[in-house]
Amino acid sequence: MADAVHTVPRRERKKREARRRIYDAAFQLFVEKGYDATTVEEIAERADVAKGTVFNYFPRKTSFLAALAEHWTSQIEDDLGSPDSWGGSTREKLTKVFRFLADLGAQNPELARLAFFESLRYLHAMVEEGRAEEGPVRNFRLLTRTLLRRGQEAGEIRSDVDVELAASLIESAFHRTLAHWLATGGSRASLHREFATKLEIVFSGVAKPVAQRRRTARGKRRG
Amino acid sequence: MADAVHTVPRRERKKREARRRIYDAAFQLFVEKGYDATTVEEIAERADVAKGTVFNYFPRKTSFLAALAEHWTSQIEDDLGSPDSWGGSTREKLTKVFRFLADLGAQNPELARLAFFESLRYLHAMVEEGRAEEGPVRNFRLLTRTLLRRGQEAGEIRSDVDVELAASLIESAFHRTLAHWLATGGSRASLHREFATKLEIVFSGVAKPVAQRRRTARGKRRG
DNA sequence: AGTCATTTTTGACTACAGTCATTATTAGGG
DNA sequence: CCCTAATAATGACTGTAGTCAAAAATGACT
Repeated sequence: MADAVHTVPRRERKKREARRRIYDAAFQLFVEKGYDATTVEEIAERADVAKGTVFNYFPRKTSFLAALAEHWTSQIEDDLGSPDSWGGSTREKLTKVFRFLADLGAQNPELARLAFFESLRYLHAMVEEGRAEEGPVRNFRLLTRTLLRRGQEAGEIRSDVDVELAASLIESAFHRTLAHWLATGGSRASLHREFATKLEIVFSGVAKPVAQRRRTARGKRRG
Repeated sequence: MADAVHTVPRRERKKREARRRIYDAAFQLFVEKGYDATTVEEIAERADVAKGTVFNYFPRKTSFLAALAEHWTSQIEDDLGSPDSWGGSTREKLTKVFRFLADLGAQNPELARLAFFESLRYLHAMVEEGRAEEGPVRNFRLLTRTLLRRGQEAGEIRSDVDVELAASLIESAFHRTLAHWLATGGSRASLHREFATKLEIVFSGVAKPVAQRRRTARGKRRG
């Protein structure tokens, strides 16, 4: 066969297949009986490999959650395309990203909750081994940062704001909103509304403009 | 002895002492050899109780971290007194709280990192058993919310902002800033600066005011 | 002091994540 | 086809968090 050259070599192929089988088995079980109640041996069993093999592919049980978070963030680009092609204001673009991820999470709250807490913990684990700032969290912040930078270039956003920090702020708001929603339950609409409100704050600030302050402090001027 | 009546009964006293001994033993060891490297048996050993007893007081190993976070947040009121007596603008008050907690955390970064991640996970764990929103996170947000409400009353903050959500936003910014700093290291000054900048964004917003937008879009006016 | 119900302590035991020395598979060169 | 080195799979084994039935301590009451 001519395409044997083009094809990924068998070893590589088998590895990918095995990884896939293990990943699928794991999430089937997580959905069926929950993350904690699922043992690594069961995962191995269903994927038809030995326990040790599971650990060859996913060195910790939590690696499954990290993989899920990674998968989700990679979906943003795959499904939504390049941000440049989206159109709309910066705020609308940020909302779009949020909704996309939020809806992914809402599909399986338990896993989403775990994956989100895990992606946070991730930051922490990464540090321990010296390679901070890897993984899904970074990808997401990169996107946020890019959107803000574009907004600055378009003159929608003050040029003196530190894009890095603004991105971090928005990202943490996103995270917290989703975490809170996943924890307490509620309608999807309320989730969207909550994030929209926070975004409104980030854009407009909570401080009363000076003109209005005078009005409040001294009484109305000019109506 | 007359004060036997006033005194806490022996059983209660012994319980508190035991809890204290265990708590102290645990943190001595955490500081000496790190959280993960410390086993519950060692804690029991040093506190001179059996392993089971440790679990009577701290049902999970992570409960120690939750207790630490709780201890820290309770210190805010103890050391700083009632917020009403502080003086200064709302922004200054928020900065004060942040610095206080940040400095506590900076004293032992490893524990702080763990405790913060734990206090997040806390929210999650609480949900599982039906009693969401307990613990240190709630206390902290309560304080933030109170400060913002006062700011609204004083006319420093727009009356149309949702205090609950603004508090959540600030709190998540606080958390993330500290987590990031604990993870990457850096000077205390950089930590303070980073949070100050985020607070500035929350107060003033990132959006370019309409007046300035015109200036940018059409060329400078007056200079 | 003696009885007894209640609370607390205890450590043997279980369950499970994660390790690692051993065994099996694969690819490539002769 | 055989030999060898590199790579991957395996499952017995280890360490530790967390459980729980039994034992000990406590204090209220007689």
